[in-house]
Amino acid sequence: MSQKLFVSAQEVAEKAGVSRSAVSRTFTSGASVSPKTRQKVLDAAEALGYHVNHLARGLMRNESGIVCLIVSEIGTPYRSALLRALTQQLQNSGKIAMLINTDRSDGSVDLALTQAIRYRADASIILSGLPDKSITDLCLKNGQRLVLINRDDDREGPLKINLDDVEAAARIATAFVRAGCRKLAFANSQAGTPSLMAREHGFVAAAKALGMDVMVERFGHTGYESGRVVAQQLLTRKERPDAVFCATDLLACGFMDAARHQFSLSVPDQICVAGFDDIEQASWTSYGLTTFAQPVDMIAREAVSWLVAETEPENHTVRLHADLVWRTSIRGG
Amino acid sequence: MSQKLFVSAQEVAEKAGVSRSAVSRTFTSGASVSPKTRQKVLDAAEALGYHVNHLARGLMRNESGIVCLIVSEIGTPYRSALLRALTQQLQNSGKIAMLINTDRSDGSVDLALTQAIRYRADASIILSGLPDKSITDLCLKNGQRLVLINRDDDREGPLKINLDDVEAAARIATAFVRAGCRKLAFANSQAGTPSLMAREHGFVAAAKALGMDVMVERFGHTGYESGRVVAQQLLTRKERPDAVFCATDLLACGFMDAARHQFSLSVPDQICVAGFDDIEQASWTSYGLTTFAQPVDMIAREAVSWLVAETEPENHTVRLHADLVWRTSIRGG
DNA sequence: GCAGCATTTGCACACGCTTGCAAAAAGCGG
DNA sequence: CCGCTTTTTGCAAGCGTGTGCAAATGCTGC
Repeated sequence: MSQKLFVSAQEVAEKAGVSRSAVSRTFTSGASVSPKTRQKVLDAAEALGYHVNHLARGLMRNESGIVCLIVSEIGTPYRSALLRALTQQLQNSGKIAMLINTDRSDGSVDLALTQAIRYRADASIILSGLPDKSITDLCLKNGQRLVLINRDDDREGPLKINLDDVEAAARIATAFVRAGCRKLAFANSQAGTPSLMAREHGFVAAAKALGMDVMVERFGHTGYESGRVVAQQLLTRKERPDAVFCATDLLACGFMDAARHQFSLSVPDQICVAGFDDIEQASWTSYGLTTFAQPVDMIAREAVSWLVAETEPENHTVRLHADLVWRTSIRGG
Repeated sequence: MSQKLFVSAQEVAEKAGVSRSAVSRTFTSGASVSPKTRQKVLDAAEALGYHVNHLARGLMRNESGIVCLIVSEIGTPYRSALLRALTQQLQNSGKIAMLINTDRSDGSVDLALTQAIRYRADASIILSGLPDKSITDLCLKNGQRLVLINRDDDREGPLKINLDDVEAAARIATAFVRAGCRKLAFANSQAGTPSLMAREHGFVAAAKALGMDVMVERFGHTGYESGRVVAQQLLTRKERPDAVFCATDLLACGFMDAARHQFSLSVPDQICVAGFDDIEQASWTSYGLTTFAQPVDMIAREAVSWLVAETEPENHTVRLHADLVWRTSIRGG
């Protein structure tokens, strides 16, 4: 193995004819170096191809610059959009993202957080699943910050970013009624995550307040295929719904496709559909889905600005607003 | 700041009544520790919440366990699917993924690779863009391995994974002809990446071999919207094509939507469409797109197994086959 | 040139870990 | 019980960096 090894500050120092501390200070912002030596160091570094070893720096400073993103279903439109926004923001703030995929088993969130601890990540952002209390405590005890996005947990310490799911559900219920719909339904997956359930319960409650019942159907994972299955279940009922609120856009897309191509229903004339997330596909002409936009950029900004704050801010929970994006899957407007 | 600091091997050693080396060896596979002390150490570690500091370990071993993924357009279906597969494989091999988003400017690939070097990543996988020769050399000189996916570069050193784009293009050309199409077109973006151009040139060449010309139209980025615009350009021509091969599925989806809803054309009766990537949406009922499947899992497996190989393998280029997934956007079959 | 001050520089230690080496302990056959 | 071999253990030297401290240097005004 010719493993030439990386060039170290020592070698740069020798080449530049200064002490090792000088080169260290050159690459430490806010350190005291004369412009002359600074230039000598920079030249030598350039010539040798020197790059500060962030592992060693992290070791010394006790601050690695790493932020762990703990995600499942990375391939999904909403998740990947959020991922994009988060990495962007992190990089803007001089942090770097470590990506942990928790698709495998459950409890893998704990495993992921363990990895985060091993690499001394400054913080972790959890986009899916919910870690064990013990692990959470371990993170916090070690000064590692934690962000939970759409997880709706009520423990103290982490920053919790959520949307106004129930209000959104209520808004869409009145929209349905205003469109003349009478037989409401809710399409959900069996994932049972807090935000999905909030939308469901919010919708049912709002409908009840308006004097109507809601047919609820749940199936499988939160994806396109499940939307089709739920359509099967809802549209073969004796009393067919004329408006369906789907817990996510993926479900809604599956639902619409089944409704149109399998049951030959026209959207929105015969049945109104709404979704949640505002994934890119919702805006595609084939769907034109009326839906609620997850403010991914805002979420990312909130999360990262909290992470990098010098002093730990007091407010540990943020509730963001999901805008209603009106397209063509509901009559009127 | 109550920054309790992480618990160190030293503290574990004291609590367990053994030397610091003992605890280190306990967490190093293949080291010599008696079962008795091993257990004492594990108990103490558990009690104190100890986790090996991978920064320090990486520093010593000169092997961080980090692999950098350099990606743009993370939110895109194909990219995020590949990302999912790669993180999965990396974790299976005991590595961890660092994610760098290069959406911002160009030249940011070089910046990304610099970050990779700073964190002493064992390897980098580049899914988009192409780094400077100088940076590439720097990586290789320092024993950092490099993988280029669908970048079609011809420099020595990195592993290059590509698909048989031109063969695929030829296959689809004959499929179009077999379906009775006479006026072929190719829809592309202006990105001009090697794989996109390979598909275009392969298609044009194959058509020529079959005795026909191809109308080529390019526009903007490689996304849904561009597909719509290209449809506009192609379908308003005097001689309207009756078969279109789109460089990616996203373009194809945009194209189909415009063709159907704006030009009231029926797919595949009046116009045949094919794509490339086999993103999830291609299988959605609204599209039923006939397309070529990127073997993302295979790509990930090839990349990672090459990265973790003890001895650097000799074969530095891999050409994988893209299966044709037949759906309903081409007549016959 | 010199006292007085601000700035720069080098030394040396610390960070948490791995690992070669030699000493200590354990096992074993007689 | 002893001499031998094998395993386990502790010591200490690193890995590449940041930083407090004291010495050295540069600068200013007389």
